Amino acid sequence: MTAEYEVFKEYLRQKGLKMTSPRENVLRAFLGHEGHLSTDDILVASRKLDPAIGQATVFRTMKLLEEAGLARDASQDNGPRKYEHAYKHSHHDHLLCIRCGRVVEFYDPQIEKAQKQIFAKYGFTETGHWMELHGLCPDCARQK
Amino acid sequence: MTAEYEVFKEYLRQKGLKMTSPRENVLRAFLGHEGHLSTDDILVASRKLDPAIGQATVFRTMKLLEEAGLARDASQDNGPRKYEHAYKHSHHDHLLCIRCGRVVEFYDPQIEKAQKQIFAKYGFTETGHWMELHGLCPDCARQK
DNA sequence: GTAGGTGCAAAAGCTTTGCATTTCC
DNA sequence: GGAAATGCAAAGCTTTTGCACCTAC
Repeated sequence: MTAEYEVFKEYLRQKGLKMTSPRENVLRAFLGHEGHLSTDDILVASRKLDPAIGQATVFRTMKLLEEAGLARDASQDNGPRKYEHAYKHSHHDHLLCIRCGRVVEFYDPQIEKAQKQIFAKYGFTETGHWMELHGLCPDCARQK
Repeated sequence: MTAEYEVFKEYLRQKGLKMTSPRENVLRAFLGHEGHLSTDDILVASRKLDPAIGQATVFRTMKLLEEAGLARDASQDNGPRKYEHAYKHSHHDHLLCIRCGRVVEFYDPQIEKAQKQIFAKYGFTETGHWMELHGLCPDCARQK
């Protein structure tokens, strides 16, 4: 079984919750795909493992996975919520092409450092951050 | 009349659209309040100027104001959409307390510069960016 | 006069919730 | 055995859309 499964199980145990078959299938479906997955993508993938899974279970389970540190909210704009893997995936930010939707993930130590300084400056305790850069990718800029 | 009114009118003219009384009232209602306004906040404020205004008009007008560069989407998480002033309000980012909801606006030239370097590194043409830092403000951290 | 705008109400999406039934510990 | 979880369907919210009537240019 995967390390993620163990992490999830332990998280549930600590909370007095149960590891169930639907939860396991949603986790496996989520882990089986990289990138930004909508809740519907996850529902479809989960049903390949168990056709009886309901969408409410996907919503409820993804919320738990987020709390357990296995998933991270990757929603953009006001469309459907999206999740990405969070376990042992180093933190990164996103560069998004507004025309073709292409997403580049990057990590910039300089920016991370500057963000920490902002937290310190205003006396805030950091819990997380979200940065998204929007632009045209080289291909789309060329077509213009 | 305000400079924003002129900007909006000019934007509409260029697009072959009309300046109307409801649009003017939504603009005035929006300009009359600082901070992050939900579409419902704007509806309520607009109705103080003209009780007959419908919410569809607020949605439609705010979309126009955004395109005209007068409003900027300031939505957080997946809740209702929020807008903030954009005209001659220099760009800034947000530091948000996850407990009390307090919002601090800041501007960090170092981060802005680093972001431009990211765009250049991946060959993207910049169109905008969104950064939000989440944490506990000093008051909430003390209460723990 | 006419293209465009408005308010209303209905529809459309996404997410949450109530509940009878089932499942895990 | 009993608390917790599930699937379904209904409800909730926010946002969009269709349409008959109105208005700015």
